[in-house]
Amino acid sequence: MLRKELVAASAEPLILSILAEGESYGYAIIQEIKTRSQNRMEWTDGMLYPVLHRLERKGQIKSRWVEAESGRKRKYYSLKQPGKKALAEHREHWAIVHAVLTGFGHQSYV
Amino acid sequence: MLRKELVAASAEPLILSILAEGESYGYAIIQEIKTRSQNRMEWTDGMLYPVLHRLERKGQIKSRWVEAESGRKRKYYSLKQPGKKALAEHREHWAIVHAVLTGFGHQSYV
DNA sequence: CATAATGCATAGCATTTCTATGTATCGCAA
DNA sequence: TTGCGATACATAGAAATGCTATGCATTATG
Repeated sequence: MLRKELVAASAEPLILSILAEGESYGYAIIQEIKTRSQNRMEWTDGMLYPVLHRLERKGQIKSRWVEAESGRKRKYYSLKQPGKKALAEHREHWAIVHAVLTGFGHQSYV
Repeated sequence: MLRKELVAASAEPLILSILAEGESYGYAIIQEIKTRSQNRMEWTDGMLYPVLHRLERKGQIKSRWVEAESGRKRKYYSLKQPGKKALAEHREHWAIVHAVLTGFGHQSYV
């Protein structure tokens, strides 16, 4: 399993990148993270929801309640424009750090 | 400048990767980070030393005092075997997150 | 001789993380 | 029909962490 500092640091960009592919809801996002990381990241719901709420408070994502055919209610989240921008910025920053860590810092990162 | 969660999460691997190229001391490490990141990461000494101490406490690096020709005393740090191992692990984990964030999680990360 | 740069160290405040807990519905098997 | 596991959202507050602010000391420079 991944180091927890990494999990924390990647939380927001990861959620944004999932929502960039279409709206989704809490439970499904947790499973998507597990799938994408090939079981190397495992989030609890208690870790996810606060991040979702924070992102919404910051205006990067928005939510709406949807009743599934099953009758169960789900809160679907989707990206807002500032969220797309934030995601792009996150990816750029990660690329820089990744380059510094792996490339020995002697090439251009652009 | 980079987001601070990222700076924090990359602290240990970054220091280890610098020391992997040879022993160094606090002040020089701070400058090396600045250089490598092309001024996009700027560490204060107050951020660095605690990390250095922590890494030493964990047995990943070791230190020795050296008197420079100038007469100034410097504490040189170098990698120990567990530190090399930790660095390799860090790099692996970063690669995974990087892949999940950029590659949409549909390819192999190995 | 004053200031900037070099050099190390740490207390403790501020912030953040995330565990533990609560609530509720649905599907299924015993 | 009842009990359990999976689904689904939410939050308080303990625990851990980051890093600013501060302290001290030496050397180079103007």
